[in-house]
Amino acid sequence: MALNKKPYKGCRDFFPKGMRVRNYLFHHMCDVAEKFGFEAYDGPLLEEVDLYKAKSGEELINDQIYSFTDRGDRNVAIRPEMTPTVARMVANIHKQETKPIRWYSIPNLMRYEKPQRGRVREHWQFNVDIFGAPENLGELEVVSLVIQFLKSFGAKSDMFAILLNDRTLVDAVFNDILNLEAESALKLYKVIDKAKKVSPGKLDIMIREILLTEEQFIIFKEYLALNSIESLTKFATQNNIAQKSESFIQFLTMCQELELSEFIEYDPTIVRGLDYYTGVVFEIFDKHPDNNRAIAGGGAYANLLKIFNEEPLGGIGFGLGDVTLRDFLETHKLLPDLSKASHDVFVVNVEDEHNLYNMTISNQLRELGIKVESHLGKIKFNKIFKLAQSKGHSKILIIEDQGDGIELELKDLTTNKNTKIDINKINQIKDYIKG
RNA sequence: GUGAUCGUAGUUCAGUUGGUAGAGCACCUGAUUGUGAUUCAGGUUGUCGUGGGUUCGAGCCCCAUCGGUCACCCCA
Repeated sequence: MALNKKPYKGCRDFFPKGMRVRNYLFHHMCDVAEKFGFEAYDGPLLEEVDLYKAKSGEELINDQIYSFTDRGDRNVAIRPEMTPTVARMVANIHKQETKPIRWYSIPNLMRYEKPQRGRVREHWQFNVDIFGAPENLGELEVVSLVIQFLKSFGAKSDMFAILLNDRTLVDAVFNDILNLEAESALKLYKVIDKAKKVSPGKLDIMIREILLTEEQFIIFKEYLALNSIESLTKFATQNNIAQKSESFIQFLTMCQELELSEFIEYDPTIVRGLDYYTGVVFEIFDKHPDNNRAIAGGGAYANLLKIFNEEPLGGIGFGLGDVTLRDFLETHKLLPDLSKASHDVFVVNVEDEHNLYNMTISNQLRELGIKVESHLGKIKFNKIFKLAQSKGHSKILIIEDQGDGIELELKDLTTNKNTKIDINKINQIKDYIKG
């Protein structure tokens, strides 16, 4: 029986064309991370399921994780996210490490999802985390980094927005103002998440199912309508949670001072699904209607190291997916043309007797640091240009012999120049190629 | 998991009220052309997603199933 040629559902083969795009994205990731002084790390593809059970949240564990029992009866999972791994790694070494710890990685992650636009089962995620940074400064650094990152592709503030909120603030609203039981609070979290997605009438019904008094209802609606530092400050003062919102308001103010205002927005409906977030949370949205999905998301987690029985060490980080990033760049036309490979020169011969000479001269050119594609075997003259073009070569070195010895000719397809090359002076090719 | 939609050569697709499959591109061979994509001649490829059913006859109609895409959910 014939086997399936396609990759497993929701997974991708990276053919050279796709790989060029992936490498392009990865280079930008490494580049910006290193500009901010972050260091690369990586962890294992498999982790014990318990690592995620501790703090990642129900949906991820119950519906999305790829898990199995290994030969030693251990319950293991293919990593669905990177934060627990980095927390585990940091828990091992944080005591002897100077703070803040700035790390990044680009892991391949898997989740059992139903594939559709912007979502697959395996993706590569740019992960950036800081541990042990002073209050708000780590947050600012991470937000600055992601803005720089998107700007490095040419993205402008009309293309994306960073929507921010703070879980401390949400918890204060729930506990101090609304006096909710834990169970009701959990339900209201879900409602917050839906606030922008359902009709206002339906939203009101959902809220009233949880908030029984009219007073609670009005305050909660007031909360959902907040959209600026000013309105938030006023709301916090009026409801006696000024102290608990102080840090977040300060953070928003600092963003303004750093001139990040055009990219950021306070959004009371951002709460995020992962359980470990405790402070600032954010999601980056593409403003283009075709990409109705977050490009990146992240937040601050104060207590993740506790699950390893370690002293709390605050962390903040985000994940940014290669699929959503690519959709973003493509729809905003920010990707360069990567449809062709880039080599310096294409070396061809039109007679079989020069096959070996082609290899000899190609090797000599490589010694000079030139990227050479040597066509293996002779090629018909009238196919040379067509083939070179389809492969994306702009410079061709043609080997021929018209009866009085080998001749070399360098053809530049962009300038339309022909240059005879002395076979004893192939060094000069380097000058023609490298400019 | 729920819903919508699609499934025909390597690829993009066409295939009229059901009458046992076609085009462009790509690819291969040969001839011609000797310096920017020429031209000519010839050639290869399909269990029409799969399995049933209706019919004298199914790519087309019906049922099931699988797969892709999109939306819900959730988020990278």
